[in-house]
Amino acid sequence: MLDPKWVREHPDEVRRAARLKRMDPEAVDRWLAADAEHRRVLTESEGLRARLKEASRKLGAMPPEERAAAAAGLRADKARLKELERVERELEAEARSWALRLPMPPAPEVPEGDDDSDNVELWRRGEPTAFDFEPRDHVALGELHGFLDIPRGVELAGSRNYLLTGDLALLERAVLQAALDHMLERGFEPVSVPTLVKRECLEGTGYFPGGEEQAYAVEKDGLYLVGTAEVPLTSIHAGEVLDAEALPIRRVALSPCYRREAGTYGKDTKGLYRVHQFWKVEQVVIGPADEEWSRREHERMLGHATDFLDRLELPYRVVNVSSGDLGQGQVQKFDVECWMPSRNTWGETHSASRFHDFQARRLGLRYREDGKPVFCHTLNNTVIATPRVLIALLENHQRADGSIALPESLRPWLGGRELLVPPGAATEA
RNA sequence: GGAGAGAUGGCAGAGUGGCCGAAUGCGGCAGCUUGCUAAGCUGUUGAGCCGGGUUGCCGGCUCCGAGGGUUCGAAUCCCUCUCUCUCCGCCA
Repeated sequence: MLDPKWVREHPDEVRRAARLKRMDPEAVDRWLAADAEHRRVLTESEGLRARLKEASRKLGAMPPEERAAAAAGLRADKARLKELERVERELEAEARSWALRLPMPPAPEVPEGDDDSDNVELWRRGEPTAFDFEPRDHVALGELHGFLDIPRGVELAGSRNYLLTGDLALLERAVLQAALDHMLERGFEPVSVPTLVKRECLEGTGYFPGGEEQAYAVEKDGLYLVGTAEVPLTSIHAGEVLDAEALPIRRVALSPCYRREAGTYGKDTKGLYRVHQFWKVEQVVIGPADEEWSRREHERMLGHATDFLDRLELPYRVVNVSSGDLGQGQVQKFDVECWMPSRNTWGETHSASRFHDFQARRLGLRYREDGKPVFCHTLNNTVIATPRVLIALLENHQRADGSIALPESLRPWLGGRELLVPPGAATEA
């Protein structure tokens, strides 16, 4: 949500934001029209209501025998008020539905572009892994080790499902637990969140309207499975006015994530890259309405994620996401992409977003500043998501014989082993 | 799942048709006080929206879980829903 007063005064900037984000600028003018009409009717109905209230109050002071006649005289106005109220509510709902679609203007340093092909690399750590043998992809490695079973996953739950067994199941837990610990060291508060949430949470974080097709809905109960813990984590204080001293609030959650991946038929069908259910450790920060603070925090959160990738000894790069690839509410987004040998390119594993007060306005998330309630700023970033990162982990750390070298940071969860050796393979010296 | 009770301002808690946006206490803030010791006294203190003036201001409207209804008028009456608590049942 944008500040309605600001939009009224700067419609061109919002239209420009829509163009930059490759969205239809129609919402801007539809909102302006609905908003103006709504306020016109609101003023009219409030005036009428004020007159009726005043008349009613006087009526209460009258002798009882005069009341009936006086009351009768108010009925016509009352009927008119009811009609006005009905129209006013309709207009308000229409204005709101357009307001929910207004795009947050991108930060000045966001590169203009149509989609992810226009993202700009900012820096990288490591280079594409060089092999002196023919590397296997993660599916082949999984089969070789016998710890990845995609066919039976599909058998159980349809396409884009999988089973991790044995060491790979352990490796997944290791990565998640190490990521959580990594964030605890940085002072984040761990939270276990609901992943089945109300519509308000999805609307509040900006996924709805628009993202309905991407979410699994439990219609019977009016609930939705979240695609990220960002949704419940950011919504925790919805409707509250927080104390300024409580900010910033830095939280981390490990949760399962569910995505329908509608409209991606035929895309990334092989392996673990794009699946319906996965695990993610997500960091969310709620802070003061301070542009500069927000900017710095964004960089810090990016650093928490890349520091962890360093511990996993993976090559990756950070990209400045282009305007056309930004979500409606995002002011700026950095993606982290790990090198994935089988794709022969960098694959997105993290997404760090800065929202300004976009989510806070929708959620009613405020804090008190100089006695007045002010909307907070919110940010979020992945810490780690699996199984996608397992692709990078297996493929980049593989050896000629198919064994996988474990980064030191994960060994404690895998019995201290340095290497995952495929069954039957002769261990190298 | 069955039976009952409840949902009021940051918190606690009054209020059963007009004088209630709402007593009182606590908390917060400001000032005073400082011989009766983590004290006392006084004042002040909700949010949103619309309009006008434009730092502080004025006027109006809305909000007593949510939605609907009765009435000239509802925190107060009626209906639906949600949530919380107690008891029973069931259960990871």
